[in-house]
Amino acid sequence: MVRTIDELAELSGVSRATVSRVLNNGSVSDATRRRVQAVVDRTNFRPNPAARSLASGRSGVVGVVMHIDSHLLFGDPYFSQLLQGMSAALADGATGMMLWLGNRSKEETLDRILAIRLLDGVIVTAHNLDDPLVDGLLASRLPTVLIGHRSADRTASYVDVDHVHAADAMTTHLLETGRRRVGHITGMRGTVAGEDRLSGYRRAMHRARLAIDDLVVDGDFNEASGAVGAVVLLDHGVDAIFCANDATAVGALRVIRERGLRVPEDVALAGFDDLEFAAHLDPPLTTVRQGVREQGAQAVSSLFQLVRDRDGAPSRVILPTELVIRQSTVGGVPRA
Amino acid sequence: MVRTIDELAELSGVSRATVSRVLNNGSVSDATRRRVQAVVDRTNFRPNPAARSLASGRSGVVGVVMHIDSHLLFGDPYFSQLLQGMSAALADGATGMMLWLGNRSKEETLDRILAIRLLDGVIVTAHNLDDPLVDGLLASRLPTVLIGHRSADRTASYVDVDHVHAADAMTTHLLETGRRRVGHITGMRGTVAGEDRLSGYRRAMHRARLAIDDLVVDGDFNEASGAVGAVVLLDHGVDAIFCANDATAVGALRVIRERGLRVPEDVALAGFDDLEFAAHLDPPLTTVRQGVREQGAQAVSSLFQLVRDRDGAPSRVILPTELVIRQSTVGGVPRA
DNA sequence: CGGTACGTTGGGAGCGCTTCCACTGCTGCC
DNA sequence: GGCAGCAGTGGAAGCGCTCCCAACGTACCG
Repeated sequence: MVRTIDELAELSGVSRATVSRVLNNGSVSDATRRRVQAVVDRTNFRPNPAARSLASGRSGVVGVVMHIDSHLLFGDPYFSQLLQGMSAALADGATGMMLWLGNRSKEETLDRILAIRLLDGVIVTAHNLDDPLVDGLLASRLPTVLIGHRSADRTASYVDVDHVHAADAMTTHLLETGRRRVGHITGMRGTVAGEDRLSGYRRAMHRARLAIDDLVVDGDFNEASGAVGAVVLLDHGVDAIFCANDATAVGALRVIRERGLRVPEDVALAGFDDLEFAAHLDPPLTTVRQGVREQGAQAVSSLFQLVRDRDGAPSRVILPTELVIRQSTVGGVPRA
Repeated sequence: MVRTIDELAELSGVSRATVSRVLNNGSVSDATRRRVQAVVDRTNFRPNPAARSLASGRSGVVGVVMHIDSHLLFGDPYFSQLLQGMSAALADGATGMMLWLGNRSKEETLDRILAIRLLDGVIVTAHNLDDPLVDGLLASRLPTVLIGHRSADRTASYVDVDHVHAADAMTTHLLETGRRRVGHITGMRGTVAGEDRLSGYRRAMHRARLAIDDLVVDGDFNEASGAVGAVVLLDHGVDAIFCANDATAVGALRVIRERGLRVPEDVALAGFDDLEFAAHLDPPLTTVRQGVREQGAQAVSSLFQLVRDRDGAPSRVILPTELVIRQSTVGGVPRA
């Protein structure tokens, strides 16, 4: 078995440097390239990544940080999908993925990531508005891409959807169906997604000159908080509930049902995410579709670019969202 | 910033070799060790993993393979929990985790894992009875620990629970509550867990001299298959349904309800996994508890041992399970 | 025809670490 | 007191690769 580039060089009658060029798309004549490549293929040779990394300073491994509460990781398909999107894109780029879940404090995770000195870059998701992990990463020279951005980060690269706009659009949709007392069960406060969706809701309500004093309840992206929030909002006499995500909407739906109210006749209900089950609820849930897998893939490709050109402009990508209108908001009046 | 062991050696007035010994717990006098360690701490020095790996042949990174259908990864908290257990244990061991999800064929994944030549070892979960990925890994010299074992692997290291025994115990429990027509909705056929749980069920039924001809329906570990399976089994007049996991039981429960039947009065229902929601179903679900996080942690520690002593005996660990009896099987007769 | 330019190649110096081997100075024994 | 033995240490040789630099050959120009 051929284990080193030197043996390979000998087998193909060229120098080690030339083999390295073939392996790294350096400038080599076609004839030489073919000859060497043939030997590479025949022997199924793979260069030693440690040696490569030592010599080049690049490792072919990126870090993915999902520093989230285990309940969210367990319960929210969003993260699984994101992981899959990233995993697939990284595999395409022949790049490894080291995963950090939130086993430790953010400070400690940061410390370990910087300490390992093995990563070409990092993708961070599910961070808070105020997040020492993100701050530390951005302060370091390590190429970093955020999924979900904080408006304060003027120089960070990120992939995001326009939560504010999407939430505004959803709220506006509810208002257009004639609702006036539109309640909102927020996502986890402090998170980018949670705060931005709340902002979008606020903006739409404000534009419609509607007060929201007793219409906002804090949730935290899960079903239980949807149930709790719905109890409060129903007591406040809402005619629509916009939940910060689909999981929350499921909890809210249960409570609405238990009260003997009809959706959407008595209360319209909307979510955010368009998870698979949303279309199969009874009634099917109006929600916002965001391409979660695409977000993951885009983050990877942004990171690749950043690694290639560390001093290039930060890449800021806003992926589109789509209002998916189903019977939970317009059941009585199905659209053409 | 101190970036190399040479600078460190100079700072502490010893040779590079001695610093390396301190870093790797080699034989060094106490006085020297303290002196060097003080400098290491003060400068917050971390050795370059690539160089270390190149020189030593070890990387401090292990692979985790979860080659499963995306629906399972999305839907089944089992995998999230397992991942968390492994992630935490690896972090404790200052070891990185490279994750492979099932983006490619098993053959291709295998090829990549072996090609990367960077891993100290691999943990594989969710494999089938007949699995080229596992076969290839075992055939290679790469230390490998399986989560869930195949009886054919005489030399493999694994962590598992005794599915057969647990399923037998559950079935026996159902029989002891007076049920006679106990149906089983299997897990995904071909998987270790699916087949073994079926075997346990069979064994218990056989011991009780009960026929199972029309009592077994194939499922695949998800809610939908539980619903489909329950329809069939109810038509066959079962008085109990043992589902291969909790997710399946949720689907079955829905169908039982829709038919206007009561649990457990008309049909007893049991699951497997004891996921968090199991206790909060109505009625609370009788199930088998297996420490998923513990399985992950144990797999990591077995792998560490295997890496340390490649030629040691394979480590085979069977973790205990626990029958968790709730109202879905003994609702009428709550135990003392 | 000499000279320059360019594309291609080989030589060789590292990258930062581990580890073998040899050396030192000490202890302990006869 | 001399010598074996040993713990502690330093020197140096790699680990397998990348990449700078110099050398080479050929083509093209004046």
